[in-house]
Amino acid sequence: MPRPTKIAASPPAGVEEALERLGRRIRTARLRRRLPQAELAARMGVSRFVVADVERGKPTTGIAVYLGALWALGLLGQMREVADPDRDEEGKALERAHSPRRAHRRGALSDDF
Amino acid sequence: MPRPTKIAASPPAGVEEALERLGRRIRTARLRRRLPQAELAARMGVSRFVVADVERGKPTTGIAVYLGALWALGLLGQMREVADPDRDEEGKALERAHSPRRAHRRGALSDDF
DNA sequence: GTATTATGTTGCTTCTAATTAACATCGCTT
DNA sequence: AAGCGATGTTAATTAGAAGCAACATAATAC
Repeated sequence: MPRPTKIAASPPAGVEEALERLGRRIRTARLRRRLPQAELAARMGVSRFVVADVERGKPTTGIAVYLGALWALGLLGQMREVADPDRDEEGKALERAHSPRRAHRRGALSDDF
Repeated sequence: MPRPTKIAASPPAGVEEALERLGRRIRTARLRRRLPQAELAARMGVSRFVVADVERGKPTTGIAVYLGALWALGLLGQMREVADPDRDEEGKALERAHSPRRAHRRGALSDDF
């Protein structure tokens, strides 16, 4: 993602940690299946170097590459649970509080009942 | 991710679906919290246009941007479950079958006992 | 109804993700 | 211990991601 993007150049600790963990796990799954990087790459339609980047948790690599690796390993299903609105308790509470409309916010909204 | 990458240009159906779902969910979480795209973007250190891309599920956008959005919304925790080796039954089975080593594969491996 | 804010869209620029090729190194396998 | 395959590393190239500006449209607040 060209242009010095703060979040990619120096991600918050949580993001970096999540990335490295995801990369390690993809590598583990690949090794268990005895696939060379080059073969996984071929299935995804990318070069082997991109697979190596993914396994290192490179932040600037496109998300489709990461999801593609999960897909090629048969592990994409677990993405269904991420950010599920039904499980977002904080979000649900906020929605109940305000009117459930679009964004707007700004300064003092007067519905602070 | 510059250079025509097959997986990003025309992702497999499952990947595209997962991406659009993720984008929609990020949008939903943002609206519930009454944050404008520009404000979420500011917290992440990117421009508002990138947030719009994420909510549309753009495949070529860097993974750090997606994870950064989840992070800024307090939803990053759910990434812990993705590709968990303990839950990869297929991988575990394969590991038990072969020697649990590195990759190699190639043609006829002779350990077909 | 009017002002204000949010989001979408277009065009342009800048910087880099991903490719390829060549070589080094590390691990298996025999 | 020799050979082969997998992975790491470097360098050069190129097409595109992300930034920014300006304007249009849509939705909310007053």
